[in-house]
Order: sequence, then structure tokens, then C-alpha cells
Amino acid sequence: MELKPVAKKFVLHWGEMGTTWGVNRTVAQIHALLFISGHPMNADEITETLGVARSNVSMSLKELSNWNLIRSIPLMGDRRDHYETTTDVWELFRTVVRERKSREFDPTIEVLRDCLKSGDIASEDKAAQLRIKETLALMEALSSWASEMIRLEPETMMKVIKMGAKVQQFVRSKSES
Amino acid sequence: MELKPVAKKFVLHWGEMGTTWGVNRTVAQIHALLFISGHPMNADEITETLGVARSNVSMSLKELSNWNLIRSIPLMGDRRDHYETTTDVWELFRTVVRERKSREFDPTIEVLRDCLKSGDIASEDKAAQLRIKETLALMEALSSWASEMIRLEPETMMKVIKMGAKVQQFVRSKSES
DNA sequence: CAGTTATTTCAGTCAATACTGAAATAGAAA
DNA sequence: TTTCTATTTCAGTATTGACTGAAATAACTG
Repeated sequence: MELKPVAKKFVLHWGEMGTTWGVNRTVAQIHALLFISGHPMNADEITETLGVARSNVSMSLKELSNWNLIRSIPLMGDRRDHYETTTDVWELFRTVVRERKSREFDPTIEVLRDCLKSGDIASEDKAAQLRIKETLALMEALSSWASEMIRLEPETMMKVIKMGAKVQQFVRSKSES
Repeated sequence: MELKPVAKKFVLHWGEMGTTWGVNRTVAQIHALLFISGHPMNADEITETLGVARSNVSMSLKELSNWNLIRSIPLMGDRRDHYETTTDVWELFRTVVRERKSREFDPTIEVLRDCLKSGDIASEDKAAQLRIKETLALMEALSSWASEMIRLEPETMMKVIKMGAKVQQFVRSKSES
């Protein structure tokens, strides 16, 4: 299935960005393809559309599953697995935040806690100890904040985002009271 | 200069995480080293401490400059460049957000705008057009929100984060008024 | 059951990136 | 200017990760 020009551009770009987003090109391309096509596709259709090896598609689909970015859809009268991704950008955003948090944040939080618990911490400079504590505190705060935010309804989250820095008014009024 | 156990663990872990954060191991290790050591270091000290090639350090320092994560510090009576990174985790956080936004978000916003402006967009499914529009809208909203948030004072930002999902009360009260 | 189709695995290859060491450049100091 | 020190550049090498194709496995069909 040959893609239309805009869809092709979208898929190719998403694939390139994938690298900076922490997944490889094929994984990101497949996600983009499922997202833009908006209907379940089987592995062979994906293979043909993207022009990569069938086995590459198989492994990439597994990777997308690990990211909770696709689900397989049974189709009546068709034995082949069909995959789809959400077409709701908010759900997509939430999933990516959740997954990246667990890959990019949580392991470091673990290590920093270990560092502070370890007996060796006392032999470091006071200033270095403080920096590790501050780093941990910031990462923990961001981590639980992200967890809370992605639980909000999309409309609510959009309002929070649209409001932007104006929330500081709320912060100010709270700390005065 | 041999690192103390916790500093070593910190540097090695930061280096490994660097990969998932979009920089290579050496770059992340150098940043971690400068962060934990808390004083300006020259390239040779870094080289010796990390056990990598001098040229690797040189290139990695340049990369850290591109990320605005280090600055060079002139030291009285020493011709060699000395580098330091901020020891303020909030400033670090802000820099990383700014840089990652420009690398991971802005290029895609550009492409999505191009897609929508292009004459070819009309030949796509209505649903696909809508998804591109929604993706762009979300990314633009997040992008300007991030820009606003990183302008806040650390204390204010910390309060906003600590408050977490409670901001929705503010959102609700605003939309009622 | 055998035959057919779908999917996964994995060893090997290829491509991208990281890293090294030597040479070039730049810039003091003598 | 020559010499010495510091830094950068870059061609080559090493390492890592992505991708392929063939073979194995799994799951259905008749």
C-alpha cells in the first residue's frame, strides 16, 4: 500500500525523530503509520508499506507492545494479527510520558537513593552530598507530579497547560492563605 | 584523580543513563563528574579521571557546550581551559528542558505545520488530517507551556510541582468564573 | 494427521556512532 | 623566531545497535 504524500512525509519524519525519542527508526515509523492510517494493519501490510524486512516488523511490533503503544485487534475471518495504536493524541502523550518516566527517571531515582543510603556517602564532600540530595528531591518531585498529571482528564490537562505560568497566581494565593 | 565510591557510582550511572537521555556515555559522564565535583576541571583532569582518550574529552566538552551545560572558567595563572557545570539542579533542569524541547519537539512542530500548509493535505482522509491537526495543537501547547514554566523562579516552580494535580481546582474555579 | 499460513527467533551482516591516536593548529612563553 | 603547551581535527578502528534472511516454531485448516 503506497502512502499519500503527507502520510509518507509524516511517517518518515516520525521515524527520524524516533532516534531522538529513544526508539529506533522502524519502531517509530510503524507507530506513525498506524497512527496516521487510523485502522488496524497486519504485519505484511506494514512490511510492504515501509519496505523493511518482515522480521524487523515483528521485532518492532514487540517493542511497541513493550511501550504499550499498540494493541492487537482480532479481525473476523482473518487469522493474521492486526495492530492499531490509539488515535487519541492525549492518550498517546500519557503513554509516552509514563513509559519515558519509567525508563529515564525511575532507574536514576533508585540509584540516587542507594547512594544516599550507602555507608560510603559520609566520605563525600558535604556539598556533593547536598547536590545528590537535591537531585533526588527534584527527580522525585517531578516523578510524582508527572504521575498525577497524566491521571487528569484530557480537557482538564489541556486547561492546565493552556493556563501555563498563570498557575503561579494560584500558588501565590495558596501560600498566602 | 581517583573518585570516591559514591561519586564513581554516580558518574558511571549518569553515563549509562545518558544513552536514554540522548547523549553518549562520555558526554554524560563528564557532565556528572563536573556536577559532583563542584569545581572547575581541565580536560586532562577529566581525561585521567574517566580513563578515556583526550580527544574524546575535547569533543564531548564541545557537545556539552552545544547543550549549554558547561561554561569555561579562566583560572589565574593557568593557561588551560577549565570547565564547570551548574551545581543548581533547577538550572540544570531548565537547561535540559529547553534543549530537549528544541531537539525533540520543535523540528516536529515545523514538519506538522508544513504538512498542513501543503497542497497535498487535501488528498488525505479527513480523519488523518484531523489527527495531524490535533498532534500539532498538543505539541504547540506543550511547547509554549514548557517555555513559560522554565521561566518561573525555582521556588515557584517547585510549589507548582509539589501542588501537582491540585491545580485542577484552580482550573475549575477559573472556567466557572 | 499432514499441509498451510502466520509469527518469532537468531546468527550473521550492515550501518551508525563512539572512540582513539596521530597530526595539525593555535597560542602563549622564552 | 623557536619552543613549549594546550586544544582540535580527523582518518581510521572499535563498538554498538539495527536490520535481514533463513530456519524454527506456533497456530490454524481440511
